[in-house]
Amino acid sequence: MSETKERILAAATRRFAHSGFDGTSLSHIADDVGMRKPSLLYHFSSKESLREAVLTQLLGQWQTRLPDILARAHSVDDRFGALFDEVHDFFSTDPSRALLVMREVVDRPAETRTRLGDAIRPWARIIASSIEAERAEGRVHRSTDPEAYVVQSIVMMIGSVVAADFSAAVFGASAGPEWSERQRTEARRIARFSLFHLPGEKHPS
Amino acid sequence: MSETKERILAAATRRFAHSGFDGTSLSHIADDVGMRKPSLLYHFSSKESLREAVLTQLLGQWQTRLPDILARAHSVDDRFGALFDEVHDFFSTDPSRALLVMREVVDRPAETRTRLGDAIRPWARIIASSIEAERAEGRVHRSTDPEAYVVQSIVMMIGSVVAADFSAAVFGASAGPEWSERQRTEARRIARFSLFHLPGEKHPS
DNA sequence: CGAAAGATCTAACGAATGGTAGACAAACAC
DNA sequence: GTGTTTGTCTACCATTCGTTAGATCTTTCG
Repeated sequence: MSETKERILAAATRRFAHSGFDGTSLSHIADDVGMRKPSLLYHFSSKESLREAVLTQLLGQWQTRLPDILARAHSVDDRFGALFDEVHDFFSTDPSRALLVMREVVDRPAETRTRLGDAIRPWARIIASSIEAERAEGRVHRSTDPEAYVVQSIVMMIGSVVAADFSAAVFGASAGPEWSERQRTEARRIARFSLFHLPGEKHPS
Repeated sequence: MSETKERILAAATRRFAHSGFDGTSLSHIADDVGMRKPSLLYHFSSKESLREAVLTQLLGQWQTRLPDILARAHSVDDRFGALFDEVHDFFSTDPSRALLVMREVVDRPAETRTRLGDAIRPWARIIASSIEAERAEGRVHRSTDPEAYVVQSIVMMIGSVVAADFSAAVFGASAGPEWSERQRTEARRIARFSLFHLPGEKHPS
């Protein structure tokens, strides 16, 4: 892909994530890149094809990164922690990704269901059946619904990115990175405690 | 408020939630109500004032319903369950509410932070300090961050509504109400298990 | 050099948008 | 009955949007 196309794609991603597809005009994107509207349409034949390209790139990053993550960790506990942190990092290092996913889900439910569904299904199944195995062996709470749990974890990871600033407004005075970290830590804790039996966590004396 | 204004407000709420503010034109709303654009602008002076009215009505419903919910339950465990179910019901019985909140948060972060923040702060503080008290007495996990937990719970309740159809696409064949219920139950379980010490939940034999 | 291909530009088009002006009708007030 | 308020309408305006046409500049390549 030419460097110009990449810069257009980056600008479009930022704009779509920040202002939404309908709230972004091609002129805005063109301005960001430093060119005029028709020049942009030389590289992407239509606004809709730009959306397609943005989404394809996002899912592509996802698809190439996840096998690495799943392969890296080995022990059950480490795999859980590593998985959570890496997925969370994927969204938090570039919040545009989280915003884009959220927007696509609410803006075009039907198309996104199949598109995102296909991208996530393979490894979502792996994780869910892995949890199911742990559940059968008693290391995971009996009442866990592994599939629903996986989906809910995704919701938390994406949501916590968006909710960080918001929680600062509700509880804190300043909005610094402190809250982002607190929100991430708590999400991680919730995901862990609600899944595993944790014999070490007893009543404090 | 006149019946006509209410019908306009209802149509606008549905449209804004479903297609977004930028993706909705005044003509669409007018068509839904069965009138022409200028007639609509007779009741609401501008599109922006319509957004305001929609948001005000949503927060108003919230504000009148929550005191009831908080007052209804008494025991700690019942209060938790009742609170979760009622808040979840608030969003799931009319998914437009969940979508609207999500959209406002991502579309206008700055304005929404203060607006939603002010609406939620009072009872969010109450619940957080209530959790903090339970934590001090050892009925809640030591490592819990009550404030972050409250925010994360809101994320889960809103997110699970939107994610129900989506989880059906990932795991299931059909998209019926079954998944909506599974997602809700699991969200409730996650919220509960990650918060309380649950002595009854031990390894199955 | 000179032709071809690649990339950007200006100009404009048709459609849609939010909003306004003003006519018109029904209900109400006195 | 007459004037006023309330509500809806048609017609229109200015602007913005996505997109196209075609001229112009740049780079590649023989």
